[in-house]
Amino acid sequence: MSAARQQEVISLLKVHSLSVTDGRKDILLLFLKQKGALAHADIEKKLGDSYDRVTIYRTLQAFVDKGLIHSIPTKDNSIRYALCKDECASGHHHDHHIHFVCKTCDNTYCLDEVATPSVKLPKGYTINQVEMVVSGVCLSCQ
Amino acid sequence: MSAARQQEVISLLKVHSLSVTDGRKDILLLFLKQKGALAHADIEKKLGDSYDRVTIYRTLQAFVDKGLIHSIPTKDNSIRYALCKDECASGHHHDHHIHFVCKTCDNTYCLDEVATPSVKLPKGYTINQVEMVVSGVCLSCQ
DNA sequence: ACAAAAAAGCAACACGGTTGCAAAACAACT
DNA sequence: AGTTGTTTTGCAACCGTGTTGCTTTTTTGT
Repeated sequence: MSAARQQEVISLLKVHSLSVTDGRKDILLLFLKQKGALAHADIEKKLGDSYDRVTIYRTLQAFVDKGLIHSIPTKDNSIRYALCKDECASGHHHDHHIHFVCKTCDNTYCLDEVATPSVKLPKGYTINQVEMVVSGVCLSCQ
Repeated sequence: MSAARQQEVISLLKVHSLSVTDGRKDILLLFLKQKGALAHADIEKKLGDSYDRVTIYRTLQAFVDKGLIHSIPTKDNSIRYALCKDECASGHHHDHHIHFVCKTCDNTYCLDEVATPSVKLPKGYTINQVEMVVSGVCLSCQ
């Protein structure tokens, strides 16, 4: 890992008031290197057994709490995470973008350019949050 | 259960080419009585221990396969199911409606009246399916 | 360099869901 | 109705995902 990269990771952690540990650096680095979303299992696989399962879970939880990554709902039941854009404050996520799941490569991408369309509900419903997941075939798999 | 209801349940099963058993009748009845979606756990709770866990899983799977119910993605990871409208053919679901999760009562509803808005993706993406889950406060919880 | 605070590792557990197999129930046909 | 072949059930065991409690190790901040 280049020294610049190293610095980037460390400062990202500090900005989000997370203490800097080896595990957190490695995991954050994975997210920076990867365009798509990552599930716990992906991380465990990529890191080998450098870290305990539980450490990875807790790291992901900490990242979510501090607004560094956000979770993405999936059909299969495992939680996937992706990096937040800068606007996500600590404990206050607002990802108004669409998530795209490729049926071929099974990767999940955040389509930051595409805003979730507004939706009109019948009278009496209060909208709090809208999640939109589109599945199909991604750019690289066409 | 009224005789009419009984007949309705049996014919629904037969129409979807499912053999008629006590478990299937009871579980289907739950869906007919309930407006919201049901998770495996809900069904297990409502039926007591009349049926084995596995039977319930397999029944739900059979219902999904035959186009009687559809699954709904949730944030917490457990799968919820709701009755399909008539248009759902066997093994060929097309639920173009929005799902609404109430933060207060934690129920999930299919808003059949509300179509999922169309979404425009960047060039190169093929859209296959769109899932939209809105969370907030429902009619009865206002 | 040190004390206080936070994170890592470990073991054990909870939950949701699946699989293989034998026993029971169902469907269909005479 | 009785018989037979097929489907479903129940049971036990298993797997994957995620959590909790506790002790040891690492970070942090002075």
